[in-house]
Amino acid sequence: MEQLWAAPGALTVREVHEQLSTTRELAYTTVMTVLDRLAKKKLTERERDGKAWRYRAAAPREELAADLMRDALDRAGDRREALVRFVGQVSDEEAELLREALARLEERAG
Amino acid sequence: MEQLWAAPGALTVREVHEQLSTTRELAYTTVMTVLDRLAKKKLTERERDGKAWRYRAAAPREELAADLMRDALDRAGDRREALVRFVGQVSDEEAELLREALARLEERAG
DNA sequence: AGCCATCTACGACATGACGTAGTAGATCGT
DNA sequence: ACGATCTACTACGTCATGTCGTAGATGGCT
Repeated sequence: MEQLWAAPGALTVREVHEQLSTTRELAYTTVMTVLDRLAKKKLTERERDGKAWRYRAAAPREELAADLMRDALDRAGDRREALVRFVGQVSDEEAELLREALARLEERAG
Repeated sequence: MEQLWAAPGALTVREVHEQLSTTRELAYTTVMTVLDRLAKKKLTERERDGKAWRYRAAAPREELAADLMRDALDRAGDRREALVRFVGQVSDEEAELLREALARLEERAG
């Protein structure tokens, strides 16, 4: 479903459908329904373009991922423990990215 | 469903059911089914105790949360970007916990 | 003005997860 | 051997998701 986000920009149903047609057989209406449902869930925004709608991702993939991470953290009892376990799971490279992100945060927020 | 994990330890269906009965009306078989499904999903382990099964959480709540965070991160296109957004969302306190966790990781791993 | 292509809205169906529960049969103690 | 207890299996409603069709609105072209 979310692979529609691979191709960024504001696209019409037709355009998305054509994109996807190169790899999968999908009915035009299928794409429409999915896009429509995403819009209802506020995951996409849409604007008129003639008689058609033009869809745009409301937030980039990375923002969704961050939201999901937050949700997961919120459902952990002990945040400290959850965070410790989380950093214990990430790769060295990811840990480094995390440090950078935290450092940047500190700079900005003082 | 997961609130069964509030009460830790290795419990029988009956014990869990009695625990829950203090707050909610649930059929005995309901608790059983849930526990059984959790076991099938490897979220609980169980061992015989007479004719009954005794269930134990396979991993603490915090581990599950960490797993979910990992999953979310894996589904982000650009990890760096996702992590930046994630740390941008957490509270100051959580950011501090993250720093601590990373520091501890560094110590241990060199 | 009218027709045809295009697009949307809405409904429909399958599948799978989840919460809830009942029935049937195994098991254990007395 | 009988009753209480426990499990296994099945079932049903709901919700998300992936798939698609039909009917009706819309807009351009002649």
